[in-house]
Amino acid sequence: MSTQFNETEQAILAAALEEFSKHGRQGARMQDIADRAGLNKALLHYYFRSKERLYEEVFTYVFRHYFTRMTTPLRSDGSFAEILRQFIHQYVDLLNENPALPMFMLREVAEGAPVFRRRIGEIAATHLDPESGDTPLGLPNTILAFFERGVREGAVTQADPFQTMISVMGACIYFFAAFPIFAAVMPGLEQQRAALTEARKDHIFELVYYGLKPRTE
Amino acid sequence: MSTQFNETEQAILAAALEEFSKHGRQGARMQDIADRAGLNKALLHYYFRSKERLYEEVFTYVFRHYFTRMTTPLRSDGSFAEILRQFIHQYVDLLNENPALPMFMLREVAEGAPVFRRRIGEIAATHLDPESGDTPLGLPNTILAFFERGVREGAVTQADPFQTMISVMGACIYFFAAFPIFAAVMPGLEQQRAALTEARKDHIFELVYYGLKPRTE
DNA sequence: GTCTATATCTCGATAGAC
DNA sequence: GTCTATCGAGATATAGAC
Repeated sequence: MSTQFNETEQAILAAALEEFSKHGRQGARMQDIADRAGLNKALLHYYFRSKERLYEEVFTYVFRHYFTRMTTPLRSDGSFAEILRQFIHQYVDLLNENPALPMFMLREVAEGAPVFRRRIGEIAATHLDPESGDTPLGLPNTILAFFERGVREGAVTQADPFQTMISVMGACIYFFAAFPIFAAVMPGLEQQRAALTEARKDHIFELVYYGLKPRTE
Repeated sequence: MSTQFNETEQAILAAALEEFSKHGRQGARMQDIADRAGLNKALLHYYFRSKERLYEEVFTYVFRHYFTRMTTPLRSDGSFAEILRQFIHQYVDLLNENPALPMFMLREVAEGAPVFRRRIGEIAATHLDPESGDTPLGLPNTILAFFERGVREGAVTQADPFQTMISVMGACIYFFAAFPIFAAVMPGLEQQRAALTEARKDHIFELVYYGLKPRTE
């Protein structure tokens, strides 16, 4: 986790992320979080006061981590196609390493993103990007600017950059969000998971690259 | 809702779908469901015995409705491209009319799809498709067969049909799942929602159609 | 800082009148 | 079938010893 938390706090935050992701903000149990962290239930309240505040700390961490890591490829040098490829690879890797992440964020959105809205100013203020001065909240604009650049350079059709952004992210996320339900209906799919995850990167890149390529007809 | 439920039961199921989607299986409150349905809390137990059984009834309904409606375009006549277009249009419309649907399903998946696994046999047994004899559970295979047909006919590259299915569905769903959080960071987006939803259909179709088109190079 | 024991409270579920 | 009132389980949160 972040450096501003000591070892015990980090253990609690990691355990809480797992439980909140699996069972939701209300469904998660403080006892289960404590068990997973190998600590006593009372310590959770000692360090984070309440379940609600613990959730907010987890959310803040996840939000920073998730969005900060996504922007990295977009700031590197290279052609439009190369950066697009890196962005997709990075994003799929990120989701693959942290399968709990997308569901955690989606749950927050489903509830109307109350914590996101409440803490959004604080997050923006405390997490300025060292290089550009951008905040993680600039992420949508960063991605949009990237696809706008593609249009300017003629690497991409005139497709709406916002639509493109949603399509790319959705194609990456949905694989991890929906895999369990497909695996339940399609025997043998579970065993292919690793191979499918790896193949997914190039599949999405090619779909988007050729799908957005300027057409002559 | 379905015809097997009377008016009161339908009101309860509709209200429960909203609350379960927003707050999850544990987070939803029987009191809130009753309030939303304009009924007394005790009636929920009179009709559905327990919260868990109510959830299962909602899930069964949602699953049937969701997946049945998605398969319709795939059974119609027409070229590969035309059916693809219809499938995407139908799917976006479905999600747009029932924004609670995808989140309800995604939450179930996040918890390991326990009810899905438990009731899958019963659902299949009681909901055979009248024409083909197919069950809704055949949906993944139906979509896969559709993209395999595209490969056979030469309308599509050799791309893995499973990957394609995930990409198309993800591009459709993510727009609705993530819109609130983008709207919170991008001023003015909320007002464009209807226009973006309508434009989304052709955007996805073109991305997939050209992204999968056989390439000469 | 860490634990055990306990207080407080929310919420699902039921009893019973109408 | 529909309601009010209430019980009881289980969870959050706290008190207080060490």
